[in-house]
Amino acid sequence: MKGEALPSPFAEAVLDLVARIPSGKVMTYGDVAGCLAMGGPRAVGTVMARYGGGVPWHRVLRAGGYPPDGHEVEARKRYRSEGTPMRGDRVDLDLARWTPSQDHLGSQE
DNA sequence: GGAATGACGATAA
DNA sequence: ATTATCGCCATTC
Repeated sequence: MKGEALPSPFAEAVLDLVARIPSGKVMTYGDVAGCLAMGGPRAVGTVMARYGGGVPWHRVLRAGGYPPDGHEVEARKRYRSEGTPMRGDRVDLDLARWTPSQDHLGSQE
């Protein structure tokens, strides 16, 4: 049975979404909240800080393309490893931003 | 039930 | 560019 700690529904939704972000792609806190159509960037960050340890947290960054505070060094190594499109010290959101809907789409539109 | 918190976002100076 | 302030929202005390 499930004896796991059961986080709030909102936390589950956030973790579930972040867990399926493909390698080399990223989402901002605001995008996650918008995609879930609930909460806000602040609430998403709160969840990530509490339960983000089980998901690719480095694929969630701030609006400007900067990784979460205090984890910049750790995240940067992963971006380089996953080939995340970067623009200097920050991730290029124009190329790396991802949304679940485009997952099955081609690169055309 | 209410106040405080936090891996945010945008704007002002 | 950097620092400060306000608004937003779910979780926690």
